[in-house]
Order: sequence, then structure tokens, then C-alpha cells
Amino acid sequence: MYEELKYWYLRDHKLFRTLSFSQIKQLCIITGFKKASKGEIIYFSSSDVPRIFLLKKGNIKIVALDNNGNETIKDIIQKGDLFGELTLETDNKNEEYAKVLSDDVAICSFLMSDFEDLLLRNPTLALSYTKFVGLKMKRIKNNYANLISKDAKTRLYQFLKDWAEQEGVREGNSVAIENYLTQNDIAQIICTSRQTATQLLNEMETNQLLNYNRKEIIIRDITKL
Amino acid sequence: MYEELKYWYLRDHKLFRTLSFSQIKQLCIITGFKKASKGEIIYFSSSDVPRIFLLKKGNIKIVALDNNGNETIKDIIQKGDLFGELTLETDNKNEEYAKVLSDDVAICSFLMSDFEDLLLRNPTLALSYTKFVGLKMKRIKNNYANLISKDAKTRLYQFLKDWAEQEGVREGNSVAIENYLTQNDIAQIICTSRQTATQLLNEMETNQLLNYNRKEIIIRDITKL
DNA sequence: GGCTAAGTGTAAATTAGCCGACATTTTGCT
DNA sequence: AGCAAAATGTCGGCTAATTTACACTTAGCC
Repeated sequence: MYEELKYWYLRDHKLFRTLSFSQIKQLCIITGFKKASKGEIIYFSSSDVPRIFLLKKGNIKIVALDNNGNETIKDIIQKGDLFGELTLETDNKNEEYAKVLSDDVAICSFLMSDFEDLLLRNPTLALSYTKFVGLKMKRIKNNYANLISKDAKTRLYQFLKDWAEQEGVREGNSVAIENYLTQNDIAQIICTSRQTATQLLNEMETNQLLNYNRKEIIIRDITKL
Repeated sequence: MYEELKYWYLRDHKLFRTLSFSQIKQLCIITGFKKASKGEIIYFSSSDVPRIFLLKKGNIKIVALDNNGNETIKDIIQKGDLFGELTLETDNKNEEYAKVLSDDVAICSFLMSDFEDLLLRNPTLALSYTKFVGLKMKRIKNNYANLISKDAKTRLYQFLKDWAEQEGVREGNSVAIENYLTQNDIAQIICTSRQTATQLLNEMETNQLLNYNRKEIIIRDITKL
């Protein structure tokens, strides 16, 4: 892979914008690059050396298996997001993997140890990164707070609002979202059963709140959610 | 307040152990110190300049008010823990405050901006701090995962196990915990109603699993939880 | 010491939403 | 085109846990 390209891949991320070309290059020397298509599973937890990943294109979900072998969705990662050992702590027990949701994805990765070195040499980057992790924490906290205190309906509404805000294409008050999730995925994200999610989505369709199909969700009036 | 004392207060925290005396001193110049007693409320969200707090003695709970004005427990902070704007981002909308649980507490604080300066000058500290925040995030994630997928009983058991591990005094298989929480507090932490919590605790008492009173909880056999 | 508020105990009614058990539709694959 | 697998739709029973409601106990305060 051309050094130049790698440079731009990282440079693109707001976290790395303060870095010089040579600094990025240092980080890039050990950068891996990978393409994968829908349904593929990418192990990153205990696979080999701890890495940090950057999703360049597409969408993936981070999945963990509970004791009964059920999939639990931990996170949805979108284009531009970092994932992996973000806490810079190797985590042996957590058996997590990533599953590709969109048609195809592009992922770059770098070694955690190299990233640590870079942070040590670039205090500004270290500070940005700390804030970045902190922000992620805050997002997670808010998500969970919603999950716990609200009922399924409210959770679904909130999820749709968030999704619309992050990825939706707005036209007036209506928002179109590319739908790469199944109803089962949505159910898992908002922590309810598939049946309940289906029911709620159909109810919303009946009430003219949205149009749902497997490719696209159109929220008629985002302000009404 | 004597410089020396402040030095030891911070030095005591594992996060700051790598720092030299002069570095700690720099951080300390602007350190505030405060004592408070049971029931007192300490605002830190939007009060004045953003600060980071270190709880030196006692226990507090971080509480947020939801739209209906109900208290929601966000976190329980124990002796030695940091709290406040840990993400280094000033957070205007979140209206949170701390409430003192134990008879009395001692808190030191420093300005976020000073802490940022220190991090910029000490990349090693910055890295440690990132890991620290990361660890906190992981803990929160696990907590929430428990809250969501388990029933009230399991959640209570897990909470008691965690509490016992963090603060309990073990004697053989029995663990004594100083009980500074009301049953209502416990209910809020494990996200259930007060009545359910009461019922479960009494059930455990009947089953000889523990002895409960307002001052102390004794878990008969921690291995049986 | 006595009063008030906070904390605890208990029970019945109600309910959200999980679960099992299907039928139907859509998709991807050869 | 035709098949199997995945995704979606729908229903009713079941259960944990919330809610409402009230009695009792303890702690703190004048």
C-alpha cells in the first residue's frame, strides 16, 4: 500500500490532524489494511497483538457472546470511528468480535504499542486522545442511561433520532437513513426482543411516523419523534 | 493548607505516583480543599470553573435529575476515586451534583485547565490517565451490561459482591460492609424499585445469606452469592 | 421526651414486554 | 427459476417487577 494513501487515511481523522507528515508516517509503518464484505467476522480481541482499528468505509457491529452463547451487540461502528483496544489495556477475557454490516468495509489498523509510543512523543495528541476516549465514555453512559430508565418505545425513538442525526440525509423535516440493520439488530441495540421491535416499527409505520424497508428508513418528521 | 500535606494527598493516588515532587507541587498550587458532612450537596457540574475532584475520605454519590425531577444515581465514589470532569470536556447541559453519604468527607480539587497543562508536560502521566479513564469506562460498561441483561435479584447479588470486594472486611468467608446506603439508594443503583430491593434483601436475610441493618451488612458466605 | 421525617416492611393490582409458536415474505445462491 | 435460509409479521400466555397504598420502625431535632 502506498505510503501516501495511508497518510491520507489517517490524516483524515480529526484526531490525527495535528500531526506532521513524518509523525503519521511513523505510525503508518506498521499499519495493516483490510477489506471485507457483508457478514464477515473480524476477530480483534484476543487474536494476536493488540491493535487499534480505524473503520474507513462501511459499518460494522461489535458483538460479544454471553454465557449462553447469545450475541449481544456492544457497539455500532461507523465510517471514521476507531475501535479495538481503545483503552490501551489488553483485555484478555472479553471475547468480542466485529461483524460487517454494510456491503463492504475498509479497515486500517495499527499496533497499540506503536500508538502508545506516538502518544508519549506527542502530548497534544495524547490529550486529544484522552478527550476522545472520554467523549466515547460519555456517549456510552448516555446510551445506557436511556436503556435503563426508559421503556422500549422511548428507546426505539431515541435510537432512531440518534441514528438519523449521525447518518441521516435531511430534507426539510424528513430524514432518510440507509438501513443496514435488520430488525433483530435494532432490537438488540435497544435491548428488547425482536418481536417487540417489529411491533413498534409497524406501529410507527401505521401512525405515518416513518416508512420502513430493508434498504431505507424514512422518518417523515424528525421533530415529531 | 500545608504544601507537604497536599503533596501526600495526591502522591497517594496511583495515578500520580510517577510524578516528581515539583510536578505535584505545580498541580497543587491551585488545589482546593473541602470538608463536608452527611447529606450535604456539592455542585460541580456547572458551578464555576471546571474542576477535577479527588475524594480523600468518605463516600459520595453522583446524582442527576431527570426531566421529572427524579434523582438518578450515576455513580458511587469511594475514597481515593477521582470524579468531576474526567473527560476533560466541559459539560454544560448535564446537571449533576454530588451528595455526601458517609458521616463526613474530605475532598481536594484542582482546575481542569491546570491538569491539562500537566498532562501536556508529562506524556507518561497522560498515558496513565487515558488508561485510567479507559478502565473506568470498562467498569461502567460491565455494570450496565449487568443491569440490562440480568434480573433484579442477580443485579443485587452482583452489586453486593462488588461492594464487598471493594470495601468489605473479610473474615473467613464472611464479609462485613459498612452500610452507608439506604435501601432506596441500593434500589436506585441496581435500577429497581425500593420495594423490590427491600423484598429481596429480606428474602436473603431469611435464607441466612446475610445480616442487614442500617449500619452494617454482613454477608455470611461470600462464596455462596 | 416527644414529634416529624425518613426509612423499612408487606401485600394486591396492574402491566410491559419476553417467550414460544407459528405463518408469511424476502433474499441470496446455484 | 427454484430452493433454503434469513428476515419479518402476528398472536396469546406468562412472569417479573412496577405501582399504589398503607402500617410500622428508627433517627434526628427542638
